Amino acid sequence: MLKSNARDANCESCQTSGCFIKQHCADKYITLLNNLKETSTYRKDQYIAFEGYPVLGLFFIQSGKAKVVSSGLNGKTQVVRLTKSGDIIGHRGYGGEKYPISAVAIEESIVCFVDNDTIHQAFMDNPRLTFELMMYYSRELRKSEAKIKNQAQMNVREKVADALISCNSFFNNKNDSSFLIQLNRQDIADLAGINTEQLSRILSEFKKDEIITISKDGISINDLSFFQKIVSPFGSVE
Amino acid sequence: MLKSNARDANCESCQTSGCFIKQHCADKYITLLNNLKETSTYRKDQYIAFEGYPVLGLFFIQSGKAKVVSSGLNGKTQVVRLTKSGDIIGHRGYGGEKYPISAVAIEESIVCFVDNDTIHQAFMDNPRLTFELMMYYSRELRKSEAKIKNQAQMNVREKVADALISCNSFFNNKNDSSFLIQLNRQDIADLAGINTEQLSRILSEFKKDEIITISKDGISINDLSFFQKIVSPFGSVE
DNA sequence: ATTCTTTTATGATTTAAATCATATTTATTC
DNA sequence: GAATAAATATGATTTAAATCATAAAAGAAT
Repeated sequence: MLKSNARDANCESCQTSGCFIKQHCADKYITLLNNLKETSTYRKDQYIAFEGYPVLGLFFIQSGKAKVVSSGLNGKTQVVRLTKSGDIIGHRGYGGEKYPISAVAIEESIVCFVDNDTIHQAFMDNPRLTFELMMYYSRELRKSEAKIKNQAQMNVREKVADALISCNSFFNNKNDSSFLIQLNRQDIADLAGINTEQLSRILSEFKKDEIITISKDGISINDLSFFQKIVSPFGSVE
Repeated sequence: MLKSNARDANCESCQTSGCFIKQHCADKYITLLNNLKETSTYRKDQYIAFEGYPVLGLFFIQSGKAKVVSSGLNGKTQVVRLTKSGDIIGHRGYGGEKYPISAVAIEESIVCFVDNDTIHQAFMDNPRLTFELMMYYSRELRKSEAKIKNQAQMNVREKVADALISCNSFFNNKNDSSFLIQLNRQDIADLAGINTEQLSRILSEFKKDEIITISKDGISINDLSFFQKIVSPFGSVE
């Protein structure tokens, strides 16, 4: 596992609002985990978890953002999902022996690692933690199953619209119109499940219609509802 | 929710080995849930859960098999996964308000239903149940994320091979070579994420090469390793 | 600034897969 | 059993998307 300068952030003073440990463990447990966890900082494009490597524990993203990628046969890469502060990486492998996916930081990120034995004990002693994590996986599974359908049925234009909606809800936490997508074309294409040439074409089309603005700093979405109409013209079920 | 003749199977005498409730709840809880659950029998092609309908609780498959399907825009259907005895349906919707998917029996099936409040209480009182369910969702999520990549990157031949491998591990529990796939071409195509014409073509090709045998009773797989080579020529990570 | 490199965009061509059309097989009904 | 309907298979054609090729733009290095 590639790690850069290890940090020893303190759980008690940690301000990551979405942290499952902090939210759902007893205080004395947080103190305990604080000593057992390892906190590391990853620079952009550094690997947090590596596909095919043994699963040693669970990663909690304290701050920053990462992409979860899965490599295909012919050198292709699929961005399976995007993760950020409060999200968890690596648990899919739990029970299995090796990570089926890799996780790569897309900006400088601080990540806490808790080894298998410790997290297992934490689950046993903190039912609320287990419950919330179960709900988390349940939600992720919903999203994942929706994406299976999208990959199977959508055309490239719909896939791009869907990927941009995902980017919006991921990057645009303040819900302002001037946020920028911090991914390059290759990553957006891998997220949409298409190639970069097709992505460029579709983006140019959206740009011409002024649905998005492309500057050298990135892409910003002007009209999100336009994309929502593309992916579910009759309104969503959810 | 469409239900046929309600049955009142008894948890104490139930022989479903994979049942999460039976395996991971305290005995007194099993007695309690036995009274609160509703057990129904669904005939082939009957709906167990219906996409877009409110989530009222959780379905546990006691016996039988079901397909979990998601409907697309243009009348297309995606078979998201296959479920059988011991599996759970409906929990993706928990937290959300409506089922994002439907579940349809593919053979006569007995299904136990536990309402939201009851199952929530069961989670609170049986940490082991919650933990095992978390692990279950974690495994399902792994499979689901693998399928996202497959849908995005595989060609039709690979998709068919992948679907047949799934069918084998789903239907062929005794690991004999003479098992039959109990799905029609439309369902296999929806599982593979392709259309029936393409499926027929690929199946004919496999039949010609004697990888599979097609009779009027169904499809049987003669050489599973052939398919495994197609989907991961260099051996799997798992 | 100028060159070199990388990223992004776009046009031309090829290819795989969907669609359309029809035939064949299997199942159902009378 | 024959007749009808449904499911499956296969050929012909169209279409969407991938690939190939090249250009334009942006960033880095000198």
